[in-house]
Amino acid sequence: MMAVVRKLLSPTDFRPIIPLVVKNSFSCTQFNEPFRAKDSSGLPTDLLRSYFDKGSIQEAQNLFDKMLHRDVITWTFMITGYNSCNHHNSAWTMFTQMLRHGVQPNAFTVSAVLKTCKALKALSCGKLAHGLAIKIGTQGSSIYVDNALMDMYATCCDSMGHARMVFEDIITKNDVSWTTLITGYTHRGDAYAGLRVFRQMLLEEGELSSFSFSIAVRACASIGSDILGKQVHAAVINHGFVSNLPVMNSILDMYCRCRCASEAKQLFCEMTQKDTITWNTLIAGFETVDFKESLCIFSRMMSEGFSPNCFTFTSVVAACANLAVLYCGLQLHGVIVRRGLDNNLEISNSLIDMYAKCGNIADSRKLFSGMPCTNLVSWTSMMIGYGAHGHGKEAVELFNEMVKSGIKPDKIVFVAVLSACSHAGLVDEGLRYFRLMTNYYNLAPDRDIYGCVVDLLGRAGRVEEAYQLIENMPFNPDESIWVSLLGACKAHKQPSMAKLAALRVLDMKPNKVGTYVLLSNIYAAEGNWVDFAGLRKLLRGVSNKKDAGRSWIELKDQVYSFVVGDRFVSSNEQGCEVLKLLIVHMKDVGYVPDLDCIPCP
DNA sequence: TTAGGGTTAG
Repeated sequence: MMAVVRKLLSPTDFRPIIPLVVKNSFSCTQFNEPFRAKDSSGLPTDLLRSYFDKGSIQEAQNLFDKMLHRDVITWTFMITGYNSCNHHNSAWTMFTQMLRHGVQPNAFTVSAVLKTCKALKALSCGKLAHGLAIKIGTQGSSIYVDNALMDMYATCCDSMGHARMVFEDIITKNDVSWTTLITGYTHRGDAYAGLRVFRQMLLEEGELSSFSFSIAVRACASIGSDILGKQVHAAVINHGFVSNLPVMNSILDMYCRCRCASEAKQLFCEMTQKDTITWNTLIAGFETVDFKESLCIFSRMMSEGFSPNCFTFTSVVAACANLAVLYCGLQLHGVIVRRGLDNNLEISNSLIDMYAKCGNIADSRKLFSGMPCTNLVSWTSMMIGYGAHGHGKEAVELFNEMVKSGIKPDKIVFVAVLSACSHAGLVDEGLRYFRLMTNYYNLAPDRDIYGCVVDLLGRAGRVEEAYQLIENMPFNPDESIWVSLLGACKAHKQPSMAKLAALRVLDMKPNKVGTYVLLSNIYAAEGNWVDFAGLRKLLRGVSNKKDAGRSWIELKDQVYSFVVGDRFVSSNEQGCEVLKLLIVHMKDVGYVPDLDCIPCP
């Protein structure tokens, strides 16, 4: 049999796929004598496990190196241990060494090494392990191997075909088999297929577990379907899983992602058991719909004695960014530093965004420059900050620096750099990046990218080019693209194109008051009083009035929000003074009010 | 000695 295995797994099979890291130079301070591990039920394997549990990988390797007799259990322990510490390259190395030492793997080994392949997303290695499983007769006889195989194929393949085939061949499926298949579909973005499998599982009275309910709820959340989510929630209640905290946390998350705020709050109040994840889920959920509420929940979390973690801080810092409350953000930054979380990558990224959105771009840059390590999100956040502050040149420089540092750009970073170019009038630079994206990085521009380029051309007055781009783009333009063109036509006084864009906007959003006003002004300017009157008549019938533009000022620990003619201005002395200063400053720098969109009395 | 699930950033 071993000859067959060796033939199947020749050394050349391993060489190019995964780098082999052989550790053979460890010093062993704890043990002076080599260990004899003829049977592996005793001390050495227990010690191996405890070392890996503690994360003392080197000690585990030292101990293993000292063992004179290593059997399949010992080798498998090492593979499993390396997997548990996320040292998957080392786990694979152990596996190859094991085969070279002539040790025959068993079902435990195969399922462990399949987990390694899954983590490394190494399909070729996984196929080798599959071949081995067939040769030694573990596929079809070990449910652990079958399930691990399915999981490996679901993770590493472009489609679910192989995973599905393994699943269909399993005669007695258990709860893990079902969950693995549902997870496979859901994690690759095919939540409906995952839910179909979940339904099939219920119909066939498959073994139920909290895992399968959690992933089914996740599938509903990923497609934003609270209708399906409520059905799964009902099934959770019917099958008695309401006392399972991970399941309830996932239901809470589903309601938040489906924007069912009242259902989320009700469930949260009804939950008798809560952990940090429960609070974090609610805080992150409200962070996208009600920033202020998100901060209030955070405050409650603290007062009820729960300790916030990096997930919590990332969400509340984002809430401060969206509220533009610098004072609050600064306080949080202080807490983050005091708790020693200031080197956390995700928190740092959210702080960069917060400082930029609160108007303090210098502190964003200071924080970014001081980060011990950065990722694509860090660079993108900084570029978006620069773009929003009108520093297009800095954003472009940062993009080039990022590429030099070896980070590969994605679509979002191109949105950031194109938007920065657009606001800074760097048209040719922006177009160069548009070409770079498609020609060099092979990234297909999506609707957002086209929107940026339309904006880039339009702001620079190249309205006809912008229109041609809209006409030739491979998507149906949405309302925002026509609004962008309309803004450009208005700024560069292109009435005929503006008329076309305005009519397109009204086709899609018939209640946009601003568009009616703008279009009627164009008619007035060309003396077309018939259409002007008709439009004004239509405007009176538009029920959905435009929301008044809202501004806010942060004074001490309070945020004052106000609209035109609001009583805030006259009732708040300090606020009034700030506004007076602002008006003087605006006039000093030459601001002339644009009254084009003010309706005639 | 083995397999599957829940919360973060642009």
